[in-house]
Amino acid sequence: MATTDVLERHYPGRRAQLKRDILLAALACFNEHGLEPTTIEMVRLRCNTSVGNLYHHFGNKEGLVAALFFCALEDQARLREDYLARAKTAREGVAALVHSYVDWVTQEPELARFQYGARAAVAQGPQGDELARLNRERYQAMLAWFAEPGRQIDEVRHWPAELVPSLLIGQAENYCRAWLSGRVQAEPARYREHLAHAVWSALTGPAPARRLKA
Amino acid sequence: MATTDVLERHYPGRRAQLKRDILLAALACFNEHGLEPTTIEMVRLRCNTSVGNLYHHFGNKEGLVAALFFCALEDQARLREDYLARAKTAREGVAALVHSYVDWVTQEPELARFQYGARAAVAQGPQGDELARLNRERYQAMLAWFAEPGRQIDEVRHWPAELVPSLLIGQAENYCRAWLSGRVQAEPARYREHLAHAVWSALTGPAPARRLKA
Amino acid sequence: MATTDVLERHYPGRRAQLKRDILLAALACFNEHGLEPTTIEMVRLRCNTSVGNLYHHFGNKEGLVAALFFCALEDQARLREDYLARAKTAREGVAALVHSYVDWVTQEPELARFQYGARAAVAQGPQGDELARLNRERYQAMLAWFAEPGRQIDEVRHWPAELVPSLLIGQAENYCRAWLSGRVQAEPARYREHLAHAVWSALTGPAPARRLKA
Amino acid sequence: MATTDVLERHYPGRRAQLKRDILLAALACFNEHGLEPTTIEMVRLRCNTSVGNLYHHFGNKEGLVAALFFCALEDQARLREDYLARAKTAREGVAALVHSYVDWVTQEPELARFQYGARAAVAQGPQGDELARLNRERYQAMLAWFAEPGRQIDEVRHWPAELVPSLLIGQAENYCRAWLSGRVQAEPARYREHLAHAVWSALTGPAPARRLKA
DNA sequence: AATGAATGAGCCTTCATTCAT
DNA sequence: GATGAATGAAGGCTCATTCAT
Repeated sequence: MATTDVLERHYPGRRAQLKRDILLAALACFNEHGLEPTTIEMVRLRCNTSVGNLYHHFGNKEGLVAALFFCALEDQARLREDYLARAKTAREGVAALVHSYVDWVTQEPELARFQYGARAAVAQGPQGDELARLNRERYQAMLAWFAEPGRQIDEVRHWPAELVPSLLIGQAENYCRAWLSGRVQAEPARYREHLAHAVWSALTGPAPARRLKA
Repeated sequence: MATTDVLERHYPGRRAQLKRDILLAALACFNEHGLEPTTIEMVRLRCNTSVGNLYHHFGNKEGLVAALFFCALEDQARLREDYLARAKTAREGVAALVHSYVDWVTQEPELARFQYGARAAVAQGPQGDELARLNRERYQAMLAWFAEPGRQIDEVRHWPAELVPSLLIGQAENYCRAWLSGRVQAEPARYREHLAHAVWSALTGPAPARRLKA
Repeated sequence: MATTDVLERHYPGRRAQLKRDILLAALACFNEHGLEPTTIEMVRLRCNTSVGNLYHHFGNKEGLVAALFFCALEDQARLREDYLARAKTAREGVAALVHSYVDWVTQEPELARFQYGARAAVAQGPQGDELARLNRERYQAMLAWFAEPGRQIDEVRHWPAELVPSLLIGQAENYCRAWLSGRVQAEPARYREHLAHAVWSALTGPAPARRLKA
Repeated sequence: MATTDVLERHYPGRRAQLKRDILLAALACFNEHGLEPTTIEMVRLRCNTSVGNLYHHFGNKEGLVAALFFCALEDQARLREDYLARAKTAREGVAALVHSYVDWVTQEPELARFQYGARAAVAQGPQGDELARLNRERYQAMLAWFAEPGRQIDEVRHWPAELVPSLLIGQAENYCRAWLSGRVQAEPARYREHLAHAVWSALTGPAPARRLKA
């Protein structure tokens, strides 16, 4: 399972093997039963360790959730930055965002599923501010990328700023959620071109007959 | 609060006042604390009734969730059907879908928030099949609407069938979620035209240079 | 057991029978094992009820301790007030204090033992302020009693105010503790006259050769 | 802090520095949180050592408590013996007992507070017999001191034997407890003369009108 | 219909203690 | 001697649900 690699990147070394085992077990439990219904006992059984050890390493159940969540968040960001680094024009930038999104979910369906389910919990928990900060910083970095000269951003029509992220990622996210919950069959990555194309059309389509206000 | 009206439509009459009070209290609790963390005791306190009464009317906690969920689902469907009934062309149909979605969420933010949080729980519970059936039926009805002659559906390019719902509603949904969680300020309805326009552009944009496979 | 009466005075009626049973069981456990080592399970077993019911009636373990403690405190105060109401002179007042103290401990050894052990816990818990207030009020009432005209309080020499309670009750308390822990055999009430006499001598004894400062 | 000296007297030398550090940390924890609520982890943190080390030196938590308790007991006895060695008459002997008690508590408030709280635990633990033996021996030694010829013990009226210790030390103890729990301000030593005088009056006061029985 | 006392399985968490390194 | 990861029994408490009144 590729999740192993993600965890090894965040908790490297032989000493951390147990930490990784615990996280892997927790991930499976959270996805199978849901966040709240998962008990420490379930996780413990799955990775053959003791309750005390689990608490020794992660403090409490919330700590386990947070550790997994930030692993996923980092990994997702890493792929996005990779893709964006290779893009040149605005269009390629948009495609990088869409492609990295669907590719990551396709590569890491377990982490992705967990992330959708855990976001609300983490946002309210003690790490909520940390999460908000990361999101803000990364969004700024993305805006900065598109603001660089020579990226032909002028092809894109003007949209209300707070609407833009939804236009960019909404369709891909919706399809990914549908895939993860089994409502559709094809892997998100299968439609990466369609989705990127649709977004570009949405962003650059002809001006509406009546000007849109706001 | 508009939610009162929605509930009155599903549980009409003076005899059902208590049922409506309970549902209103439950909705508030679920949204404030989450589904699992909400206890029967919290709901009971909020509507000043007894535990026994609560069970008398809704069977159990799951029953409370399901009752609220189907209320929301029905109301959302009602608005969509209203809007669709007034549309004539495919373009107007697409707009009807997008507009009804954002308008409903704007009108019923509490129900919408609840619906996002409860969907997974209901889908797995004993009413899961009922929910799947409703979704299927309504999706078929929508397809049938677009298949009617004279809708000029040929303006829309061909897309993989399982991708279409995501293209239609993904952006609106993403913005609605962002609004409900406070990440953006403007009401979804404010951007109803932008979103409908974006979707239409996405669906009808120029063919890609290289043909998209699948 | 006389403790039954004390509890019935504070939780009267047939409906409260269970409450009284629980408190009786808790008292026995706390005295046998100590406050901390006593588990809810021990109490539960001893009074044949369920954990839930225990929490239903007393909120938590601390609530159980507080309920017992204030029962004891009230009962002790009641006896003191009775005795004091019958006293006329200062000397009789002092005897009333000493006698009520040793008589109550002799009548209610279980409650007394518990009270010695639980005072610190209650004083720090959420009911600490309530306890401090009660103590203050009762001390003021006692001072007021001795300040009434015609009590011949002038027979008593002047002592530093904060020392007085210790002079009055210290010897009796020490003997009571010794009795409750089995270090002495005779019931405190057996020495009620000795103790009252000793205290009166202490308070009124001849002035020291060198004047005491402060 | 003077407690350092007490510990150095019982665990002398540079090799025992760690032992003393641990005991000092434990004392602080026990007094701040109570015996049971104090965890090994708290003590460990406070003296910057490892769990293993703590167990290496004291065996277990109970061992830590006992070590501290007997330190305190010894030190208190040492002072009492010093004072008694300098006394000549029965009156001076009584004063020596009272003075040594209040002076020690005033010098070592932390150890005294701990001693009050830990006595019950030690008495029940495996060192309970040892404690009972020490108490008995010291009580006999004290009686022997007063039985020495030329001490004019005949000034003291006859009291029931088991009442005597309470008469001697009760008032001082009560004041010391009040001071340690913050209910009074002045240091016990401040009232050493008052307390000794009161005890002497109590012991030697005029015979009661009606003879006291028993 | 309405009430709320009673139930008890099960959860999260703590913590004294052990032991391999 | 020193370290701290690992253990697991046990505790306080919650909460959905039932049922006699």
